[in-house]
Amino acid sequence: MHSSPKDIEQLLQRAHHIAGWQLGEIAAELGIAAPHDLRHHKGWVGQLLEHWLGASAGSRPEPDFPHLGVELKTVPIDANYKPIESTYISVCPLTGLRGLRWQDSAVCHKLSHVLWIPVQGDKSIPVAQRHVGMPLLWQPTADEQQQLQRDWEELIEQVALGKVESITAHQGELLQLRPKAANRKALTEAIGPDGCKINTLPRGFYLRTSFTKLLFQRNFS
DNA sequence: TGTTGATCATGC
DNA sequence: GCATGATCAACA
Repeated sequence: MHSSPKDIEQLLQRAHHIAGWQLGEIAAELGIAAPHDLRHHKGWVGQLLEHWLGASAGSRPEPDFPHLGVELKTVPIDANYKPIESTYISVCPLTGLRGLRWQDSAVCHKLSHVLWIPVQGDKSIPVAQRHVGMPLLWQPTADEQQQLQRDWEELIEQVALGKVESITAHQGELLQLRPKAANRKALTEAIGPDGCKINTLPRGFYLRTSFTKLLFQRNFS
């Protein structure tokens, strides 16, 4: 399966097909090797499943399945099916924020329709032997949508007011804003406290682990 | 032991 | 550097 799925049904079918498989089996089907650990291959699992499911390659700011409007997210889980990491959503724009509305934001678009695929994340299990879980096609409820919008607006407002460097990951109920960079030296332009331009670490929006935990609890138990 | 801030790989 | 895919690892 490398071609783009023709509809959501086919996408779900492919996802269900590999539920219960080990990552090494999928890798073998695709003719690629599994790394021994993810320390130097942090995005490997996500990219493996992208390939298998036929997601469009590339690093464009688009959904993984543009024609379906569906975003793919793989989530590491523990033995109880609980997510053990936060989920990266998108970069946060740090300039040109005037008039930017939630409805037009990347976060809103990406989270409007998500295919979640849980994968065992216990570091004691060799990567190739980790099992893929049941897929979950999700759309935020009205309540979730509202809370996401509140978080986003609160964070974006502070960025627009030049307070990006005083935002911590403690802020936000569902979303959080955290560094998203190659390292401490990768800087980008932002608005400073006095309204002048400053250089700061690029930031990204993440979904809290506590939220995906609830999400999986609701749907897998 | 859960979270936050930092980091790794890749393509362009 | 930016955007994709994320997980690591130090600290509270």
